[in-house]
Amino acid sequence: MDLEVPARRSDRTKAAILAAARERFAADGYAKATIRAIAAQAGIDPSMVMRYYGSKEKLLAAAASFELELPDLTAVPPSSWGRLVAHHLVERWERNDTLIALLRVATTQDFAAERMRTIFAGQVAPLVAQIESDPALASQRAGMLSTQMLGLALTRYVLELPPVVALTPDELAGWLSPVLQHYLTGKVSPPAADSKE
Amino acid sequence: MDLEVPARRSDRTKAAILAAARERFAADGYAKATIRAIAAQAGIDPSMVMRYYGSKEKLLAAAASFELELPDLTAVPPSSWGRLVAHHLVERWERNDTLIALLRVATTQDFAAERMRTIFAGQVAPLVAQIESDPALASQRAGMLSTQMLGLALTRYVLELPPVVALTPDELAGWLSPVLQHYLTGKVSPPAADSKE
DNA sequence: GTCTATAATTCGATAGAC
DNA sequence: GTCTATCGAATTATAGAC
Repeated sequence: MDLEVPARRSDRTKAAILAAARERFAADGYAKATIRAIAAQAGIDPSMVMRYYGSKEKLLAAAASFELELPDLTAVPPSSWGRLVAHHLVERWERNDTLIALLRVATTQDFAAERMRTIFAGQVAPLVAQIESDPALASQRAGMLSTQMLGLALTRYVLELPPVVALTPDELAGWLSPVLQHYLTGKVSPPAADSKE
Repeated sequence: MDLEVPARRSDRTKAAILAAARERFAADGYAKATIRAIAAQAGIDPSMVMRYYGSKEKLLAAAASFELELPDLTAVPPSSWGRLVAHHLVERWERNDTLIALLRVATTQDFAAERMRTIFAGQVAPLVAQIESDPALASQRAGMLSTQMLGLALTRYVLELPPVVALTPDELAGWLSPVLQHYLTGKVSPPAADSKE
């Protein structure tokens, strides 16, 4: 009947476009990553990008689908939660073009920032929900975890601050573990009950 | 002799341009914050921006000069260093258009990222140098401090993650104090001496 | 000092030949 | 499926009138 696999050629072209888009968005941000530049890197014609993805915004949406893939905390004792998440981040995020692309674009394009909010709400909140029953406190834990996780990605992979780039993965995990442990299980300090300042 | 104050009118115009530039860069990033939009917000003609600042890049350089103004740690006991820096950040950074503008632009423009690296190297490193004599360890402390400081600014003011935006300044300071204390004075954990994994 | 007009590019997107 | 040609819009920056 000849119902064979559809258009292997175009599938390869589409994959090449996606890979090139991730690299250009990650390196240049949204405005400077032109369709022409993405097509050139993929070795195809710019019109192919429009044909397969319709618009630049839809291309980004297809290229920047990102899963944090956070670990299961219920499998290990509470005392090692911070270290588990820290090692996971350092290993999973190291030079991840999809994350960097989404982060860079999210600082200037509202729809990408919205996607980032959705990703963190949908993936960090469930992680915390595994171990924190109080909803208000769970929200705070998830928020503070996000500040440290994204602060690491920003300074190490986007801004490339020299002291942050210089850290080895093991050193990073060593510094992060107690901090993430604090955000996951620590109690918030009382707001300094000084009467004057 | 009539050597009076020079051109008060143009000084006011220049200041209005700078304020408008900070707002537009902070809200839209570099590419979308056009000279036309900045001039419109300042209530003047776009050509005035070019006349006074020469180019868009020079305008950003003039608008995004930022001082972290970190506190003096030698004035208080070591046990309160974390809390001192945390409260300083929360108070000094809240809705600071200059910081947000520089952060947003730095993710896409190399010269702005370079300025960010210079600012943190020139202002965070001296803070740590007050209290840490080992240069290698001081660099690590400064790097980790930067990840948390900029991670807060990114998630609260740029990406506006709901759980981070919802935190009150006092709650923020409560969570951050022990973390900053750890980065300033804590010892790095040994790298989990498991032989396997 | 201020504004109009426009030069010189560059981009996303489209139409249509092959 | 692929590519050429180009449209229409937007931008920075400049030249020059008033």
